[in-house]
Amino acid sequence: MTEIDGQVPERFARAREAQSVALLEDYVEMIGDLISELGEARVADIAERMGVAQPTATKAISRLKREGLATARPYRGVFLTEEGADLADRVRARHRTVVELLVAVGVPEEVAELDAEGIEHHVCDETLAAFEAFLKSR
Amino acid sequence: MTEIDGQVPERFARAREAQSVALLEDYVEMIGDLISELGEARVADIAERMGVAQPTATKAISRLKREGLATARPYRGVFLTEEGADLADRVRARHRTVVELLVAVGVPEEVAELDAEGIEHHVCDETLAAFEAFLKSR
DNA sequence: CAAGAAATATAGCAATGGCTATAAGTCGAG
DNA sequence: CTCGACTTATAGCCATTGCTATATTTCTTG
Ligand SMILES: [Mn+2]
Ligand SMILES: [Mn+2]
Ligand SMILES: [Mn+2]
Ligand SMILES: [Mn+2]
Repeated sequence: MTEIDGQVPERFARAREAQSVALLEDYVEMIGDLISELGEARVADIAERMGVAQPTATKAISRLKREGLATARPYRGVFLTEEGADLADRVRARHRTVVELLVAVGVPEEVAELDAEGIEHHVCDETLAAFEAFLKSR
Repeated sequence: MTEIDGQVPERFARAREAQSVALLEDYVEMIGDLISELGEARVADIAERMGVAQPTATKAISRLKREGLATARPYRGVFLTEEGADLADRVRARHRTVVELLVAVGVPEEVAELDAEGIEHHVCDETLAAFEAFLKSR
């Protein structure tokens, strides 16, 4: 009990915090992808790729704007701020590393891709560094 | 685009589903722990260990009851159904495996414990099996 | 260039998971 | 046995993230 009080609640709090950021991370990464692929990110495309209804995407974009990660011209497109673009790049790189790590320990490619979508948001910088070191040293 | 449409939305939907189950998993695992350690699981202890306010724990317990994972005698304790106890056991084992896997690839013990709390919920059976195989074959 | 079609925004609902404040039940000390 | 302290339940608030229905804007086409 002595070692539990404080540590376990802290652990759960960290997981909750990671979760609240996860949605932002997935949206900025995907908006970045759309801009790269199509030259712009339209709400309809964002919603389709996220697998949600269009108003749900619009609402998420509002949060991105509020948090300084994106801007939008009504009835036009969505754009990433510098901060948003930086985050997108980091998230994309982390996603790849997580998939590679999973594959490296024997997870089938397609399964790794599925699980990584959730796992990635809970991989802290230190863990990410360990993953990269492990991948290099094989 | 051809390979993206359908696959990516599916991936995000899976991560969302995993997330909606995560809270249930953490509660049943922890209630099982409390019953083992203290002989009973009281709302106050559950709330303290989860790091949330007591009414938040009470509300979560309502959901556990609704989903058939727990029962409760008002003003007494919380108990796991057979289904809840089974889930708790599986979740506890998976948690340990995830921590071990992280440590095995070079993540420091304490960091592994922190990240595992979130990661575990996104590790599917197939990935878990791969983790176990990797750990055995070292 | 005017409809009509398509895209986007807005309104409003529900469930979830936080919180504080307070009511109600339990239990132990005197 | 009762009363005060502790525990638990309940009420009611807020934010988030889904949804459908509908209004509004933009775009395209005849
Ligand atoms: Mn993701
Ligand atoms: Mn991702
Ligand atoms: Mn967990
Ligand atoms: Mn756990």
